[in-house]
Amino acid sequence: MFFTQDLFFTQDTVELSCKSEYAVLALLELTAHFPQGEPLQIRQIAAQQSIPDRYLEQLLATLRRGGLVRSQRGAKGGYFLAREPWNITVLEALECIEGGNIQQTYAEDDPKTCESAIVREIWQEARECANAIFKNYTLQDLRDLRDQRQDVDLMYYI
Amino acid sequence: MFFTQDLFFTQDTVELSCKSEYAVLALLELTAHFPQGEPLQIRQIAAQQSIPDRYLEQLLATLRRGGLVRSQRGAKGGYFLAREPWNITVLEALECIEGGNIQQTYAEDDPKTCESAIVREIWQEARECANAIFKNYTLQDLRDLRDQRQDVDLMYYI
DNA sequence: TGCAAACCCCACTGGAGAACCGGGGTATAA
DNA sequence: TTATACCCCGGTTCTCCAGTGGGGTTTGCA
Repeated sequence: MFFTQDLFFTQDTVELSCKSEYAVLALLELTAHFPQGEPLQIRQIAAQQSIPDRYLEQLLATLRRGGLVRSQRGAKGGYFLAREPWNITVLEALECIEGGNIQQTYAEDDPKTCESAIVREIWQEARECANAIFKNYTLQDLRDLRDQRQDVDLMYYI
Repeated sequence: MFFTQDLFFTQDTVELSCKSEYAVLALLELTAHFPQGEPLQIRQIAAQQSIPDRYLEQLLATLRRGGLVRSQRGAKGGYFLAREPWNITVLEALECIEGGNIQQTYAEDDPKTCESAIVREIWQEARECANAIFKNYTLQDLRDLRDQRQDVDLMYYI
């Protein structure tokens, strides 16, 4: 068993749920397909990213209700991005997909003690810090990153 | 219904579980009591911070196994900090209390696609960012913050 | 020595959310 | 008209959180 130095800094407070990962991956597929202007079907996205299609369906519905994607029903239907991929941040995707239960967490009981208030401020600070990261990446950025990496892989391959 | 600008930036990816909050609050009580060198009982901590005592018991057991607190059994027993409060960071507390199920999340299936890998790197970046915040605060820092605020409250009161 | 205070350990419950699966309904292109 | 693909609703299994409860062990003290 070997542990590299990098791996020591592991998962803690910021966790990537399957849900969020699926959603962002789906959005990235739509980003790749965005220039064509044709709809992309759930099945195709699901196949490309190995996501259970019936589950992905729900996530896309959430993204649609959140105004991030548009859908077209009927035969030859599917999904588009609702906006340009350079105008959609990862943070927006997260707020949309994970935001269902904010209301409850939000209307949390107010801090009882002074210490409690301070602890929550620290968390707020950490939140804002993490969210700043997510806000800095647009779908287009991620797509570009992927394309770059693809090129590098190709170079090594050749 | 009014929403201030500040409140709009709400809970997302970094969430404060009850568990973690309780643990840090308990550690802060122990910090306040640290100079005396006497043990502090679960009941007292629970009363001060309005934490269910039977639940707090479990959290303190976890903190003990994680080496953050020491315990003394028997009558007149209780808990101490295992180290000086300026040598214990909030991050350590979190890793200890929330770290029970890292193994599974850790041994997560490796990313299937190139996109998946990129997404996880973004999350890793956000994690490191949030963790940096948590690492910057020691228990003593929080305690000092609290004392400062107490003073300010007193000033306004007088 | 006995007793009570306090920690220690294990197990259980209720509720919430994650990650699905399935069925039936509806719009739409060919 | 029909096949395609989205739409909506509900159920299932699993895990974790938050909290409760019972019984055991160590220890200070009378």
